[in-house]
Amino acid sequence: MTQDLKNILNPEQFAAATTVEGPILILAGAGSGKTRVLTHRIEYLVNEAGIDPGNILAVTFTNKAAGEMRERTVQLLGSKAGKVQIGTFHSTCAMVIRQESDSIGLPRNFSIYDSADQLTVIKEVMNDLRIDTKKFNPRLFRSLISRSKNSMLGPQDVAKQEGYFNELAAEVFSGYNAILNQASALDFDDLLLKPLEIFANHSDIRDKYKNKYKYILVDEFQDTNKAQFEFLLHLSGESKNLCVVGDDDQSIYGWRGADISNILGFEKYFSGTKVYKLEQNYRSTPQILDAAYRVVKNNKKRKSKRLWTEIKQGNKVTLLRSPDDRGEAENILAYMQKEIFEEKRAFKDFAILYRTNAQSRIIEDSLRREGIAYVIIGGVKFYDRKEVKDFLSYLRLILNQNDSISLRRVINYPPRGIGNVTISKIKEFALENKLLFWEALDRTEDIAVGAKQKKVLTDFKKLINKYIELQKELPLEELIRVLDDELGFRKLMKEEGTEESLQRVKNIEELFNSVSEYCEVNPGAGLQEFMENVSLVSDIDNWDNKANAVTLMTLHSAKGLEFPVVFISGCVDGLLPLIRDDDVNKDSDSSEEERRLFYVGMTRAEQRLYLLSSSTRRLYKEFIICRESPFLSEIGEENLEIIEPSYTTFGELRTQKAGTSKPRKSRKKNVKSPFLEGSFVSHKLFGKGRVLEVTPNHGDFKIVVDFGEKGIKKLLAGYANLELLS
DNA sequence: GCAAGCCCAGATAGT
DNA sequence: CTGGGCTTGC
Repeated sequence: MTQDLKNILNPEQFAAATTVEGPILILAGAGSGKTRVLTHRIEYLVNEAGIDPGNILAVTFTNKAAGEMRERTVQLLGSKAGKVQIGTFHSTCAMVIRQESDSIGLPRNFSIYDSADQLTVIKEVMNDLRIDTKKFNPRLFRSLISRSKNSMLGPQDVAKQEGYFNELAAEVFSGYNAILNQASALDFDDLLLKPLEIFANHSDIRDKYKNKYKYILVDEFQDTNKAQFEFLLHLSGESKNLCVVGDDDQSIYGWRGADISNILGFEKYFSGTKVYKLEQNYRSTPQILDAAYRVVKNNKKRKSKRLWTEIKQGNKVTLLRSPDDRGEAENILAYMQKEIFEEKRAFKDFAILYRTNAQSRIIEDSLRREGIAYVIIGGVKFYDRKEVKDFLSYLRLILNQNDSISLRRVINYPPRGIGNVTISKIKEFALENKLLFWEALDRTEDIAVGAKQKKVLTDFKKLINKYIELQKELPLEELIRVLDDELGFRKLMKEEGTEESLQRVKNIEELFNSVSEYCEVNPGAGLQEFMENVSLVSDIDNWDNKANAVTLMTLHSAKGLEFPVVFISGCVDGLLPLIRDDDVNKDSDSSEEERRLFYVGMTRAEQRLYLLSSSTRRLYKEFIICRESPFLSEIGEENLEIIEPSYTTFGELRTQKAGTSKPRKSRKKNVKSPFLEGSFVSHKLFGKGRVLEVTPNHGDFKIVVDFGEKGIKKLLAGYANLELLS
């Protein structure tokens, strides 16, 4: 096997995969085959070093990465792979909590609160504390709480900080914790913290896990935060058999508390660390690698390294300039069609990346108009849709009656005549008598609510109690159907009959499908496991990369993925790097992170990379003038081809759109160019010029024009509005 | 208590 | 332009 591995892996990869003991740092650049190293390392540990697969823990950041690792491990190890624990930090921690919750007095059926739930809780705390939600944006508190938790700081630490805001924040923070505590709920950050609490207070439990996971592998180590690092420290124990893989150039989660010093200081922290650098890239052309390197090398805080490739051929990176963001979308379409036509590419070969989800809309419009299949990742998540959340809140309540947030969400949905007044009365009563909201529902006789409300509340409680019992007997799939029938969820929506409500019915049905699917894959799993899965699974995990569709996603989501052709839209100052007027961290650290983000995007491309910039964009309702992203000028000229806007003003663009806003199924084909080499043309912006070159460009023509003093420009004839002079 | 309608603020990234 | 929060009139 060792010989086989030597053939499969390059020398550095081989060394990294076959070093068994001690701390190991693998600095794996983009496209350097790190997943391959990790999976072959697992194979080597089991098949060569004789390590029990049950003693191996592999941690990733996304379920998708975990799934891929699982798949490849199964290929290499067969049935033995099942014993290897592979999961995300969050799912691994959730597993530990579920198994050990008793030790910290947390019920096993705890709820997991997402960021919307967090906001609900924070608003409630702010109301209780009489803090005006208009003066202080609840989101500010949310991000402060999250950042604090990721750095293992509590309300008392925040209170120590100077300033009125921190004073308030500390109060909100502790009120927030109290509500979650009472609700037996954990937020995402708690999932990472609770195991630390368990380990710190119960060394026997810690030793149990430490002895189980003797060999630990960590993917995307550059994105770990303090809590995650502590988790690894607890488990790796004295043997320090901790193998981490990462790339400081791809650290893009600083805002989530990721601490880049975890990777930069790893060697210092663990003496005797063996370091392996993987610098051979198996993904991209030399031009793409060169362009990406010229950008990222401007960062001060990075380990020196440079990717290289054996690939020889390739094209320059192309910068497509447009007058506005719609022009960017048009350019994407035009060049996509060119790639399909000239390079025989399929839709699934393309990815369109952007900095913020809001940028997707305008691109989607263009794709839809042309009938191009696309999938969009991120944005509003399936499980975040209102109707889906309403339904899931019932399930959460059936599971955990302490969960007052879910309880209040459904107590009047479908409408039963329970309004804010009634809810406030119950809440007050519960507070006075030190009861849970749920317990207070039994005492309607003692609460000053109307007779009708009393009956409704009693009935509601009976209903939930019935399902608490049913849950024990009925399989999950049946339970939700019975619940839907009784509540009349779908029935009500169907009766509404609007297109919107029919879509909601579809979403509910989609939820049923996902329950069925989950039950099939995880036989014997209960409601708690399903809900945990719902909380921790994201859109990208379900992304089907085999479907023939263009993929749209943020630069963040794209990490770890690769595509033959990549478009990065919105390469303008303000988006890349992203600047917000209230930006508190306008420091160099955050601008270096933006550069890394751009670098991550560039290195997703295998063969072709298109960068798009525009001189104006729409924000809300106004147009803003943009300058090009400063990162573009870092690329240099050698490996960058610049194509100028082919039309110049909004006016022209609008006129053009007006005539073609209908679906253009029949695209212009085999048209002869009116422009020939040597003919003279006039352009609105560049003036008079001479045509140097004409090349067909999927139903259009790319022409190169010498505009004398204005330079040589590449234009698309169909959009350029050129006037033929001779 | 509730639905309709108005007003205003607002959006970084995601487990 | 959208969606949450608040007022208003039933």
